[in-house]
Amino acid sequence: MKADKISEAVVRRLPVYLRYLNELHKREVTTVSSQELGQKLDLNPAQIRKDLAYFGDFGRKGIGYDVVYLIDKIRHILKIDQQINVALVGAGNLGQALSNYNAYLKDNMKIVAVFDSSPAKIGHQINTLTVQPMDELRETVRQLHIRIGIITVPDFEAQRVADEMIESGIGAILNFAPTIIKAPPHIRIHATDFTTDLLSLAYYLENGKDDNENDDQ
Amino acid sequence: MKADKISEAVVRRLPVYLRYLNELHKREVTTVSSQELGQKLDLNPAQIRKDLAYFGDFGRKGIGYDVVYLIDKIRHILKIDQQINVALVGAGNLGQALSNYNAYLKDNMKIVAVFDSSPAKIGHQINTLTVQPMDELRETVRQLHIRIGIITVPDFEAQRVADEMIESGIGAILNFAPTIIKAPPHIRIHATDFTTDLLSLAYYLENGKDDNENDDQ
DNA sequence: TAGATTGTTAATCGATTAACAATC
DNA sequence: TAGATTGTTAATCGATTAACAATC
Repeated sequence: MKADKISEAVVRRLPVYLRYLNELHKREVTTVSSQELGQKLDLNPAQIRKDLAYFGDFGRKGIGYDVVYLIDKIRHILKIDQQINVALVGAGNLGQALSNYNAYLKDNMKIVAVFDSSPAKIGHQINTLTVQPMDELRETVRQLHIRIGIITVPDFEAQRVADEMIESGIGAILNFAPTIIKAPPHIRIHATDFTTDLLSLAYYLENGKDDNENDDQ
Repeated sequence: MKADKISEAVVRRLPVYLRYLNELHKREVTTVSSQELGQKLDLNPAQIRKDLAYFGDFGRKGIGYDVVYLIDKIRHILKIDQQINVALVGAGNLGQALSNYNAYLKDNMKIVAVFDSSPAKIGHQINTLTVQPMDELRETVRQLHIRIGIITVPDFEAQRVADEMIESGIGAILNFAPTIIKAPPHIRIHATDFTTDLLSLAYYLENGKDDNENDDQ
């Protein structure tokens, strides 16, 4: 296939494929079919084939996909065949927790700097990193070629931090604060909100004991 | 409108509406239009009206929506007009960070118990909660009427923990481990995966310096 | 050759957006 | 009455799934 603009849904599945492919590789499996991938990842095999076909002909008819080859291809598509440096702003509990994921992010992504605006936090050590003051953001982003920012500050600070990140030249932001961040269209923003996730789960609970509803199941 | 089955996309927007409505209420705003909501939340006003109309006629033509009334309605729809108790399994950094969100979850959702399988963690204090051993899960779920579980254990333990939660009578799970959890269809599982979010962001970076691609923009 | 599995087209399904009559 | 805004239908858009020829 090739070309066409790729939908966000497709892009978000690529890391999921990659994760399972890495696991297969570790288990020394060399080949995998869309059928098996689909079963393991709860996805339709046709969808997986279509997703991959957007980027090239990676499989072999009658055989399936070569695990190592596909890993390489997906890493290239995601642009993680080069190291991508990440800055995290907000050295609270969540920020500290995420810093520990560096080990998981072995795929050439790395949190290389942590910032906070609170004097109480500055200078503290988080793993191998020292919490830096916000006014060093710009210079550090430049020096370390940081391209992605993670926001783990309280909601009322999130927009300001995003603005500073963008000012500093960061190209994409992962926002954990429960607020909608506005940014120019060339800056990519993904939001992930724990409270929203949790509240929406409640909707699907079957009705509790003290209950006399019967509208939606 | 009423009836029809409600799509997941709609349900996931309800907590977003609720969050902003709460903010409006705090600012003593009494009425809001779908237009203003849409602008603030980066959503299409028609979509907002349609979302809400699935559940009833909450607005007034020519006027908009009454903030307090709509808050009440959404809380009822999400079933958080009763308190919903939550258990968290995995008292690592992420688990501890999430426990601190109790303050944010004022909408009648509360993490009321924390578990871990590691003897080193059991007995530790996290805010007001004491980390309990896994074999107390079942009994605690029953006693405290816990209905939602949060999984913050390493990936290789996630499926087992989910199974135990389901065994214990938990009806919905929020999974932070980077693995696909299998469960019977009546158990709702939402996944939220930091590494997947971050890797997919890289795709959208404009091409870096050392680069000679020009296929996708 | 027979069996398996891809890449791709066509069919289906679902979600978003536009438009507008109803009405406050 | 004039202006604003809902609720809802119809139009559009996009994503998923089924089906199958191509081929390893």
